Amino acid sequence: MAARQAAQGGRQDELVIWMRPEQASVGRPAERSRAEITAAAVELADREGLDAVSMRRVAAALGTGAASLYRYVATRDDLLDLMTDSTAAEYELAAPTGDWHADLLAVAAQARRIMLRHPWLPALVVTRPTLGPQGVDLLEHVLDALADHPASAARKLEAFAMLNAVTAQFVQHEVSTTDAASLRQAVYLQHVAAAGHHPRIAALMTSPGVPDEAAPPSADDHFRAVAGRVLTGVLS
Amino acid sequence: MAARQAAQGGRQDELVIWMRPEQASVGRPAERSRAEITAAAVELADREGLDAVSMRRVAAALGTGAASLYRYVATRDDLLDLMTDSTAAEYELAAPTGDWHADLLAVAAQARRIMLRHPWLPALVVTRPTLGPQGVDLLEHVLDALADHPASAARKLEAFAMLNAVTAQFVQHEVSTTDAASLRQAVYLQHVAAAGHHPRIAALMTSPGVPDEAAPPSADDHFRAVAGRVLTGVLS
DNA sequence: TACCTTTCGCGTACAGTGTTCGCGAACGAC
DNA sequence: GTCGTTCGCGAACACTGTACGCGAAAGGTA
Repeated sequence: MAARQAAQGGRQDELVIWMRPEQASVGRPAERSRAEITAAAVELADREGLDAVSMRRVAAALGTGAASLYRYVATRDDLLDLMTDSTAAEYELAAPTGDWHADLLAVAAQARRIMLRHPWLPALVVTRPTLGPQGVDLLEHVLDALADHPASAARKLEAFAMLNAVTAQFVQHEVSTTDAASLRQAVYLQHVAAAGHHPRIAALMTSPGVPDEAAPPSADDHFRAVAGRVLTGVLS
Repeated sequence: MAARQAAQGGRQDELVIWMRPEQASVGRPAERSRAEITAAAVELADREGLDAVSMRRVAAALGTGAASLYRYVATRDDLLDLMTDSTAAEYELAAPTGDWHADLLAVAAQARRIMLRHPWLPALVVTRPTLGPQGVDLLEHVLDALADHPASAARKLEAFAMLNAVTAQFVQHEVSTTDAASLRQAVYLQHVAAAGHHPRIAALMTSPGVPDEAAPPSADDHFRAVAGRVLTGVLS
């Protein structure tokens, strides 16, 4: 009973958060849960953006102190991972139909909707792709839909990753077309076009907005078209 | 001469940084330049990662104080935009050959190399896609290579964006396969596979690493294959 | 009931961050 | 030399993520 670890009980920091027990079975019971904290963080991010998700503000939203959160989460990045995975629970996964292309397109369409609900998601998905319990369920579903597809396992994983990347990029572009930074960017492009060099870009600016047809497609249709093309490209 | 703006001389913050004059023509001449500051920031990011790029540390690398940087840059985000655009100067753009597919693939291959040189680039490209003077040159080159392609202008822009997104994601995955977070993730996936549910994922883990052939392709060949597939997908 | 053990809540503190203010110094033009 | 203007930058402010350590609270056991 002499050589003991510190009070924290030998916390295994080198394990992903979903492998660390949520709380101990002995001692004083916890007043909160990871799910509760995650929900508060998600709501805060939905309302005020990812930068607003600071430990202090999340704690305040729960009516507690910042240091308390560290009983549930080792670091802020852990909390971000929890947020990402929690959104994967919003998928409604029906059984595969046998048409893998349609099934994956349905998944992608849901991904887009979820990302539109949580505009902070694309940045997280792209910069720290993490698979938690819910994300793993999603991946299993995708692999299930691709069960009869002749591609290699690596190729299927690649398709999953690329579809995610493309969806995230698409949504980010879709969401940011009206914010201040994008307007500044547009002004600059006009400036470049007017300067005379870059004739191709100049031609771009004078052409109509989305001139595929007389009637521009809805954003949903447009996304389905893009995702479908990427899909057929990656999965021969 | 009564109603005048503040001392800063009516700085137009609502303009993108490349439209703001670098320095005034009257008064004391500046001791540094945006290019110098950007180079220091890039070098710092290459060496210690994007989080190390703080105003204080960049200033210290230049032997000056943090507040001085604000004479050249309105905000840290401006500096990040400058860094992004500065990497676009590393492309070596040859004249289009007439084979648009090969030309775009060459651009993508260079993009990958540049991102490998600057591991912080993918995150920036994806989360704050910005076109500065160098980025505009690159876009012009891409549009030039696609001049004879029958797709609409919007479709070509989309191809450019998707190629960038896919390249960034690919490089990020390529770079992060050995870092601590990825190892944790792998351990968790093993855990999930061992738990019994998720049989498809379990099958994934037991299959060989990249089993397309007996000899796994080089990373460069692999990337060319992926980018090529996405390209043919997006540009019919 | 009285301990004893273990965990929980969280005030406080520390090192760092982006950014603003305002002043002295330095320069070009006249 | 003097004026107008800009530059460099120390100091300060409002934050941030996180570590420490203490008091309180809840079992389990005697």
